[in-house]
Amino acid sequence: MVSLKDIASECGVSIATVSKALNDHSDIGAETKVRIRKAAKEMGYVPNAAAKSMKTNRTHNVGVLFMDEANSGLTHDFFAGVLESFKREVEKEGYDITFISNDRSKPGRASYLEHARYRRFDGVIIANVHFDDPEVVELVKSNIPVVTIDHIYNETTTILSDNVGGMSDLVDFVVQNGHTKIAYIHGAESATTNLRLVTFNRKLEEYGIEIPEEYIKESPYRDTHGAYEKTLELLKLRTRPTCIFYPDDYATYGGMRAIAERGLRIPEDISVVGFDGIKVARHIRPRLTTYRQNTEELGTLAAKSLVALIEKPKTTLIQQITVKGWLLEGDTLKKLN
Amino acid sequence: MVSLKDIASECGVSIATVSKALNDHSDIGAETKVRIRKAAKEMGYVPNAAAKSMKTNRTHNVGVLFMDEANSGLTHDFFAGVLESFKREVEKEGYDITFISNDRSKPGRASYLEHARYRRFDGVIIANVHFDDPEVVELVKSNIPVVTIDHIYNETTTILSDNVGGMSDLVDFVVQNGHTKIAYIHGAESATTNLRLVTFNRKLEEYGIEIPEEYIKESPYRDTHGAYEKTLELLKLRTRPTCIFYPDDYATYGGMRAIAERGLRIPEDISVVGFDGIKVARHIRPRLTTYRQNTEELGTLAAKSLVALIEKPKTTLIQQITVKGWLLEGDTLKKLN
DNA sequence: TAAGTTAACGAAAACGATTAAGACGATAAT
DNA sequence: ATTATCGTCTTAATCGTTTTCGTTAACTTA
Repeated sequence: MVSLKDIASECGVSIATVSKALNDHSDIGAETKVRIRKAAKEMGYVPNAAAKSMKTNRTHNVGVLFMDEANSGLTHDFFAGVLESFKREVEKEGYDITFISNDRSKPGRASYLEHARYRRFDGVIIANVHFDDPEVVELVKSNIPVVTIDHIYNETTTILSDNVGGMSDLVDFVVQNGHTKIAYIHGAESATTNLRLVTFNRKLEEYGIEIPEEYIKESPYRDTHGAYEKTLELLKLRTRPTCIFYPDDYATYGGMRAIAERGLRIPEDISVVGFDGIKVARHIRPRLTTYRQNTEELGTLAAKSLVALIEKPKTTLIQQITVKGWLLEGDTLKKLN
Repeated sequence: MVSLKDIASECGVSIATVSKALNDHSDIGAETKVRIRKAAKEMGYVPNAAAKSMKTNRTHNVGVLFMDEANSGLTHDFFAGVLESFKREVEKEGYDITFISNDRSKPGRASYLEHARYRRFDGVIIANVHFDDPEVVELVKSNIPVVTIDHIYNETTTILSDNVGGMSDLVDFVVQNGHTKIAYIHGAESATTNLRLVTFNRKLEEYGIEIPEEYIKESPYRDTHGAYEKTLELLKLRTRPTCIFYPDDYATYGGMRAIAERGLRIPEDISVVGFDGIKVARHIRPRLTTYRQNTEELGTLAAKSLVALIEKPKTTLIQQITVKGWLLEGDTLKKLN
């Protein structure tokens, strides 16, 4: 690999001159600059990120920490959407992204923070992890700039999907369509789940609609089988709900299968409502009635926030930003009134 | 950040001794080792990957190059599946992965190869790109160890999904169910497309089944709208096909919409066949009849091959490995006989 | 006792870059 | 004529490691 030294001896100047010529410093003569740059190009010079980072203390590399309970990794629709737009935005700003490995199995492995320090990431984005995992907390509390997705810590910038608004819109829509017997199969305990569940309860209370205990069930996110099972339980009740909310679109399909197997039609006999707005759901009939989370905006804002935290920490606020999504009116909700 | 130097002065030994102690060299006294290691742990020492890589010429970081025509990025099911298992496997071997940015817009941007050299990747995995893009070719022809997914170059290790076997199995299955009027909406020109298309034609020729010109159409991968349009064209033909093959599962849903809008039922009036085996398709009714590509195995093998190429180039063969998938019998194919 | 071994550690160079400080002519100001 | 100013370029230190040779003292061996 050709280095500054090679170019220097080729051009008969010092290494410093080459460095400054390539970085367009002002104290190098104009024609010397073009001579050096020409030589650099011809010799196929590519700077060495490692060497550069040692001097500058900046790697232009950010770490990505992600892991969901189902371990679906990159095949997780919501996260893949966020990460894709995040990636595009940071790349525009000249950063690369590297995953912080989340293989917790090995005994002597590095912690998340150690891994981040080892690679000297300029910043880190965290999503979908167990946010109260001590290792995650350790990372968040470190001096590395951090942006989290969908979870609020005290001293960390967070980009939040509008779970409250989303659930609120869904409930409004469903109630306005005349439903009162509404069940909710919610995801496992997490900040996001709580926001949605509390909002669900609050809204219905505001509407003066009483939801019986047995209409509220829990099933993990993205678990079609769990949703299937819970749906069967709901269908067995003496007073069947007219509409079922699910943790996410993926799980909804599990529920829909249970409904179909019971010989019921959607939405004629029972309505279903998802959450996420996964792409494929737009193309499948019946189209899901769901709340589309704005993954593009979430990722883009996370990227912009993180870069700001890295590059101008003095003038950048730690803040919580909420990103609105939108209600998708599909074909799975029946109008009862 | 605490460095070897800090530990050295803390322990009253030289930097060299600390380095060797931590790397378990044999010429350091046993109790000196424990003393140094204890101090390192207490002081929160984390090695600096950049400094290490400068001396060793190894970064333990591999590059990922990926881009599909639709620019779906990480939300591309097939690629996300491959990458997820690839990531897991290389992490086991102590490597991290970093994306080679594919933003082709900027004028002064680095080429793929320049980016890879800049980061000094130990190896690179390439998938879903335009394989005849000069920049991709340049990267492949460099001295960096490369593994490609689903595309054969002369001197490069490749992991191939069994497109031939998959298409072959699908045709067998469809023909054995009594279909003879079979249409194929194939994806855009690519090595993968050619393999499938040639196999489609060859198999039907072997069966002595004549496929009229107008049964073969082209529509991009993962393009539901294109598939929708082409399907409408097929449905307008005087002799309608009894079964339509699609480029992939995603596109299939676009076609299914066209069919439904024409008032036709699947599979009673017309059968459809996908390709990919995306996860969600297992949970949606009707279940797609499709060929499930083994993305887990593809990613794992790609990782193992790449690590072997990096770590023991002398004893590792350049080879093409084909990974079998399996036929998923869904509910979208009608038995005609 | 003299010479050879061995175990344990250190000095220093090197990887490839950045940058503060200095050097050296040439020109402008006093 | 002397000093100041300026434009260009070099010297040298430094970032945090690894690794090749020494070096030193203790211990064997003849």
